[in-house]
Amino acid sequence: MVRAPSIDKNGIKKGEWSKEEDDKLKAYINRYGIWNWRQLPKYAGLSRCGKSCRLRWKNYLQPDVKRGNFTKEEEDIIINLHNQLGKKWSIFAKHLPGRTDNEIKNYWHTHLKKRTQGQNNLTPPSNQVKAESSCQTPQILKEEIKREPSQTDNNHHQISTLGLCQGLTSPSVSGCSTGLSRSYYDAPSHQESSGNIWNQDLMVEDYELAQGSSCSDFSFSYSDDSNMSNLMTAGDHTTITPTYECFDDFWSQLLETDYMVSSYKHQQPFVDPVNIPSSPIADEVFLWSYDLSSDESNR
DNA sequence: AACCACACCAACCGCGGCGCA
DNA sequence: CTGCGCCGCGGTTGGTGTGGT
Repeated sequence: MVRAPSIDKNGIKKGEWSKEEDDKLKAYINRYGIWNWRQLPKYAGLSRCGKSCRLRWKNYLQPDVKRGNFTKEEEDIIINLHNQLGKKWSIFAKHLPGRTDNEIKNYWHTHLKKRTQGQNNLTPPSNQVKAESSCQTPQILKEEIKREPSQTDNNHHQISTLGLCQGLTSPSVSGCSTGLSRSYYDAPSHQESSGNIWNQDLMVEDYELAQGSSCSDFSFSYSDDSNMSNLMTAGDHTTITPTYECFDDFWSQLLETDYMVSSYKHQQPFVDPVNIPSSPIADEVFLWSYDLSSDESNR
């Protein structure tokens, strides 16, 4: 029920995601977090655009995505919010834990639209009509937007990848979700963070979370060997070999901080090498969407 | 069994907003 | 102020499933 896989002129794959691609994406995000959607597929060994990866993760692979039929309560919430806000699917999703905006949108178009259309013909929701006709933002929407999940909104439960990463020490600040893309520069300091993932062994769970295939039958090859080779020579203390034929070779090795640093060096002018910290930068790069309440409960 | 029309939904696309230099 | 890069949102597409004839 999905688009057939195809490859565009730039070599970017489109269409249906294979299980292997899912595994790679999940394993990569589990290990490194989301630091830049555009760069991520390259380092995860995926021939996909960042947008596609983001969408796949958000709508399908994210651990707390709820599948299955909508409950009556969920339907009511959607209908009520739609009456109040119009087509603000992303806001709806915040009110329906585990549901994605895309899923809600699809459900609306396939199930609820007709149902509510019949009702609306009788009694159109006054505030929606007003908002749509005047192109003004309803007050409730303004308030909703005001409370948008700013990265410092400690009460907002961000979608958390923390659960994937049992061995890690929690960051000391509230979570960043979408802001991760600019994390290298914007990264808050995590002085209290003691875990340095770049020097940790890959946990078995990291791979198991990617589900299914064992390491032995997982074929992993880096997407851009030349790029990788340059990357290898850019770092001062890189210990990684330039080719990766097996999942184990890439994901399970000890990761040296310099690997990431050198990757940044390679990504000029993404980062000014002069400003690259000599100490491990894992904490800055490895920002998680983070649910403070779960953190509190863990303390 | 074969065909058709519609339903469903994952994925794509374009645009706007935001942050940074 | 402006341009650029990136992300998220909402609209749309297109392939598959399913039920009816």
